[in-house]
Amino acid sequence: MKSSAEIKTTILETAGRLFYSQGYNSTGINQVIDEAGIARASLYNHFKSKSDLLYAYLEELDEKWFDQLHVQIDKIKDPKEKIIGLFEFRLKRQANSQYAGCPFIKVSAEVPADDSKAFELINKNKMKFKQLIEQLVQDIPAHAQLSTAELADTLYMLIEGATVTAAFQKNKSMMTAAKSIAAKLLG
Amino acid sequence: MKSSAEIKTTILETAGRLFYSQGYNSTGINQVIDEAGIARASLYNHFKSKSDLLYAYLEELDEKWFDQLHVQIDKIKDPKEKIIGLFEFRLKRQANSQYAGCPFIKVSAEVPADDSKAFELINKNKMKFKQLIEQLVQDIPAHAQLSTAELADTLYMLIEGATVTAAFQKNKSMMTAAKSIAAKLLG
DNA sequence: TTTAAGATAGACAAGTCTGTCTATCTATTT
DNA sequence: AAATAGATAGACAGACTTGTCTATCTTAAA
Repeated sequence: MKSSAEIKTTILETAGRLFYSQGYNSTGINQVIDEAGIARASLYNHFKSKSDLLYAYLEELDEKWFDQLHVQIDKIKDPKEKIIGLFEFRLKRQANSQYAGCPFIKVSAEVPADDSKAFELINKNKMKFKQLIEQLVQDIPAHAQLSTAELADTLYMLIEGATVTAAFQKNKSMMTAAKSIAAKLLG
Repeated sequence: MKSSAEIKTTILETAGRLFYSQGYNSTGINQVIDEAGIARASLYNHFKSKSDLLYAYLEELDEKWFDQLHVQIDKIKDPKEKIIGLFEFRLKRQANSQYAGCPFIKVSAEVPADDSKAFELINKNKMKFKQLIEQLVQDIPAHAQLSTAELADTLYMLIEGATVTAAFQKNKSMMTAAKSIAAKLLG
């Protein structure tokens, strides 16, 4: 028998993998139980509903996501290169997932309009990412046409726009275009 | 009794409204039948499966979408203002749908990864939109940092990035920011 | 006027969904 | 050693899913 903590981890890993690759609505509790190899009651002991499992997934993903991002960019010193590293991080994630798209955006498109908790968690992740961009842009010298805040907004939207596009084009072309545009905007 | 053509129109209207507001996976054939007020066999007479109904919805939406866009921007003469009109078109659509997001992106996030037909239809719509931007940018005089193609890409990603963000923020702030950035980039 | 297409209502199959419940077993804590 | 927490398997309810089928009715064309 596995321990309580191990079970919770296994459930979250399995559910996260399935939610991302198949979609939240297309993934049934039964499949999570089967693939996690745990008992039905164990899942409902740790999570009171499927929605609760979704929220836990989003929270856990937020942590993991930034952890992995920092592993990639913390070693970079040059501020401009650090920002370019954000694009490379997304490029890497896309290739690894075979262009499954951003997991947060996917959930955003799937949950009903009144699931404010889901939208809050998604917004929290995205605004944290935007704030990181804003911080990094502070260290960049004056820009021709755009204010610092506008440059940060532009970089954020380049990344998000390229990510959704990659999700249906199933290739990296838009993100590499975004990256080279960013390099030019950063001067 | 309604005519065959009327029925098909009613089905598409009803399915489209429900697919967009509730999501494709969360909308059952039974609900479409009930709300359209038609017989079950009539639906399966016009569309051989739920997937087929989705494809017809995407094709019809593509037409309607560009029709509405052209109603808004064809009267504008100034090339820069025409491009700003694209942002205003999206702003209007978002407000009208209470920030339900882009219907194409929503489907892109919901369908299984092997539904290449859906991804093709979505890509067709988005690339047509991007090509329109590219045409409009041709008429804009030289830009400081970016090439014509890069400016078009940037505008496209600003709009798409702002749209997905609006879908979870449920407000227009990101799209208005994108619009004023676009105005600056256009000089 | 006969024929044929396509509308109608509704039963049905075979499966899925979420969440609850019982009953039993095991491991840890008191 | 007894008690408790939490694991297990699996039945179950009740609703929902897509797609097919029968049987009847209405309209339009031949």
